Amino acid sequence: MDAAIATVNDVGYHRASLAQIAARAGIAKSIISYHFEGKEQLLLYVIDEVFTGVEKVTRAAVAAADDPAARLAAFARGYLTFVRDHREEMIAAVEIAVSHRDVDGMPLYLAESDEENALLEGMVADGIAAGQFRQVDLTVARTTVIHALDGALTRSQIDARVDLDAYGDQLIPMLLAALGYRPDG
Amino acid sequence: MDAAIATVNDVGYHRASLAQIAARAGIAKSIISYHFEGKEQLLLYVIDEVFTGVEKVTRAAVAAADDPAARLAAFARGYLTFVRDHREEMIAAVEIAVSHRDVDGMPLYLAESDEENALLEGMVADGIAAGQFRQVDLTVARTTVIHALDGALTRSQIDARVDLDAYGDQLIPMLLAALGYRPDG
DNA sequence: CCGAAATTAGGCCAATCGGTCAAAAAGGTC
DNA sequence: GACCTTTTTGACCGATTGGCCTAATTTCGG
Repeated sequence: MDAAIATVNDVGYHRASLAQIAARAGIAKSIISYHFEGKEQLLLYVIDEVFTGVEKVTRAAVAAADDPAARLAAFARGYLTFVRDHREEMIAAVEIAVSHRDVDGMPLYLAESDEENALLEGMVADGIAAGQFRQVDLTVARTTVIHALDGALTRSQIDARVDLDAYGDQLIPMLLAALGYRPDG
Repeated sequence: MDAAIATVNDVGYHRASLAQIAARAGIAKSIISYHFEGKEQLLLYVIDEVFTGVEKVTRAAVAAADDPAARLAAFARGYLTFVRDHREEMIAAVEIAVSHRDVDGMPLYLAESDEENALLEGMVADGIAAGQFRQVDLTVARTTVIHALDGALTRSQIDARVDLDAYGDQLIPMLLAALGYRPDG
């Protein structure tokens, strides 16, 4: 699996062949077929592991905060922390999610996570109800937050030296401001 | 080229073979090799055309606005208008940019456009100097704006019925607020 | 109307793909 | 050490890839 992640990050999804992955791992490629149902399952398993991890971290961070704005900030911070600590895995997972197509040609990244959407929209809706946020469109707000965080990952991908903590220090106030944040309105 | 765009959007970049594209266009695949240097050049040409188009539209919109905040808003509006009017092309171009790798395995979308970066950072910097924006990090601001706009494209990709004008009505104030916008401060 | 040039068609190629298979190797248990 | 299961191997498969080549066709200036 480490070899799969490294290979995907090195040559991209569609050139990450069983032969390449096996060569990098120093094994015969039939081993992959033996332990996994196939190349697809292997890469989907990578996605599953990584996204489960980021979900766990963000959910825990959100749960520890006590008002909507703090929860949103915690979500963003948790996400960025996870990217900082699991950079390669995240890059590979996103690459797979973006490149993988099911039999109908449907990309995986368009199949949004209902749980994540609900979590984010819930925070925004709660913030609006509590008077912390402006009356923003929930879908636009959620999409923008996620894509803004994805921007941090892309930055980190372009330049591995990027300080994601400092990035968060800049981004999180921007996100709160975007939602019209006023403390305890 | 229309067939290439349609094929990429239908089955994705790495399954958009010469055979598929030719079949969709109703021609022999050798025609593609005759008129283009190869499959790569064809798809890169698609990217070039589309991104040149969006750059033209956004630059014109920006030039017509007269203060930094208005320019940023015009940039976003121009981008969203282009997406609205050239949805398929934009989706295909982004798919290609994300999926294409050069010989070193370097993804195309990581090779940022210096002109676009300079344009965006210039607007933000001018806005800060004019007192319209808060003292935000230029790189974070630029990255966030672009990714927020990309979020609109993704939304449109998930649901073609999304009203991108209305999306802009929601998103643009959010972006300005994220930058700490105060009119003519 | 013709001949050269441009274009199209379709067969063909080596390379690579994901995956299978029989057999060898390794591991574990009496 | 014998025996059985699990794991690993490398050869091999049909399918598909991007691209090449030759021949047929179309286009078009003179």
